[in-house]
Amino acid sequence: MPELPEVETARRGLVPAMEGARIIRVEVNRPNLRFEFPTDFARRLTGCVVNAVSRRAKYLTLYLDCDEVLVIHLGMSGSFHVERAEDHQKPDTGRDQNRNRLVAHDHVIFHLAGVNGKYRITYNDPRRFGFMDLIPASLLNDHKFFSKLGVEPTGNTLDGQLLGQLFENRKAPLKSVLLDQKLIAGLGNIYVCEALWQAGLSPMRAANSICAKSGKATKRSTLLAQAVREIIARAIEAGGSSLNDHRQTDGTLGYFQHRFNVYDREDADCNKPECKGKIARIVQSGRSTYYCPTCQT
DNA sequence: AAGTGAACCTGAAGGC
DNA sequence: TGCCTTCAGGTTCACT
Repeated sequence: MPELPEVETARRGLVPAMEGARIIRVEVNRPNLRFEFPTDFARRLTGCVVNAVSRRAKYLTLYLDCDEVLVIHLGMSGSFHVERAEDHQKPDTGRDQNRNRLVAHDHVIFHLAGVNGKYRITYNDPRRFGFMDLIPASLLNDHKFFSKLGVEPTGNTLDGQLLGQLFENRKAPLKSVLLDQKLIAGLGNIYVCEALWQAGLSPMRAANSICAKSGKATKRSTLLAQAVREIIARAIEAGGSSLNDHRQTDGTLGYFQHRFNVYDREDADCNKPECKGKIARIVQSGRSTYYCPTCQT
């Protein structure tokens, strides 16, 4: 589920329930996710006010008034469900009555109270590749999770010149290099495939083949940087993708998947006007790549 | 150093 | 119906 746009969508769903609210109680239903929960996790959170719900790459960073930051990664299958505490005391009105009781893989439940009312926020994660940690705010940027992260693909920072510089010494295929969080932080398998399609670049092409020796932007590096920024921006605007089970925090589905041009479209016709190609699937570094062999060169 | 593949874990989907 | 295999949005570790 979660690449950067899905994490950003989750963040936006958490803001109204969490920002400025106090954590009243935390239920932790197992000793670990991908990693063990930090020592006294629930106790350290209880009583804290959430000052800000932020995001860096695919990490959610919840700044608490105790000067610690609750860091959350959604892994492959993590998601949040937000509901007003009042709602689940009245089963008749609940849109999702199953949530009134514990369902499988509801690993952490946060209870908060703020000016907007009381909320129950459930973290569900079947595969348990996600994790949570508490890190002092002053140490956050130097922490191993964050110190090596590359540039955000949002905003205008990522342009053709920067992309060219990042890829200068990389001979690996564009597909794998775009997934390297140390260079660009937040891209995942879906949006890399989509961006390469939009830029008309083959996923097998060596990353440094789109660079100029001068270090300046090339036509290809500019196209790719633009494509990455646009795909991410559009996906955020659409509320993320919904493969199988991704839901926004209010339970509705994101709809960016209706706009996939290559991902999960093996054998389908290429959507590029005047291209007669069919989408192919190959495996690169153990992951599926979807692309059009006809128009991506 | 850079690059690749396996591992972590569960569930869904497809083949027989 | 059930059993088996394959695959999935991410990251890290071990190896060449």
